[in-house]
Amino acid sequence: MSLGNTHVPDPASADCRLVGEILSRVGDKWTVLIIMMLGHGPKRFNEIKRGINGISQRMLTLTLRGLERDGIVRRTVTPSIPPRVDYELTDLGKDLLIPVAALGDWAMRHQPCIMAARTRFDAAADADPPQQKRVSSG
Amino acid sequence: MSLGNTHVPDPASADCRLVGEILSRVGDKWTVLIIMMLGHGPKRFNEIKRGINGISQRMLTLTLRGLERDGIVRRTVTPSIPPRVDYELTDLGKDLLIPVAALGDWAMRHQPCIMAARTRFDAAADADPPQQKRVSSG
DNA sequence: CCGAATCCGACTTGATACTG
DNA sequence: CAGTATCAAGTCGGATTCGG
Repeated sequence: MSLGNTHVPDPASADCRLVGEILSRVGDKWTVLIIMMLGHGPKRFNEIKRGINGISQRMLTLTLRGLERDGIVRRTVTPSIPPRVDYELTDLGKDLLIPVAALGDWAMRHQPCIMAARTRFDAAADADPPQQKRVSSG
Repeated sequence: MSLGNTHVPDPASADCRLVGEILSRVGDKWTVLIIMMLGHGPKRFNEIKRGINGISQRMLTLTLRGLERDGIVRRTVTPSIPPRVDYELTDLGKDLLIPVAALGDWAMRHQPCIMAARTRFDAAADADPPQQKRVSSG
């Protein structure tokens, strides 16, 4: 796939690829919600699940494991009956909370702006069809 | 979904849902790369494509359209032959560049840390299998 | 040179049932 | 309560092909 190019003219692509990797985790549908929820302190599995409520056990487990793997969250098992597992942010996770919160703040502040842009774009797309988009407009 | 809870202890879930929407766009594999590339000034279609080089026409077009729809980038068509289309960040896009750059900076700084955490996790998972993971260990 | 539409494969996601 | 395994569907993504 990458063969055929003998010169690699874009080293930025190589470095930014790693950034994109991390960003993909952040951009995950549930990751940020979990991180934000854990920002208030350690929580149990079902506690997180109830807090987000739209997530399935599978997705929660998967995301949590990925986060744990990346050193963002810490999993603490209490061998009791019933078993108890707490999740909390590591120092890395708490640090991540800063730029993520900044981005979240941006998103929240510009959310209506983006909504308006979408509406505008949608209206323009409907009024300015580059080709035959409307099969019955004549 | 939110029915069943009479007290709604976490309105953040409802609001953060919107944030997650935006974050999904940011977390898109190509979005950030494009935004960063456009941060250096307006560029043509194939110019972006060559810069990223791992992206297909479809993905570039799709991402660009999504960004345009959200009011992040601006598409300028020059009706010449051959046709020329330039893409540039809007004010919103330039503003987005700030938190995104912060996150990118975080990712770049902690990338080795995350890599190490993954290695650690992987090693631990291999040494500490919670159940029968190895079907042929006897 | 820009871009849209199509076909098809791969990964991701989700509901369920089972285990400890 | 916490977590896993399985099955089916949806979406994403890439290569190709055609039009302006």
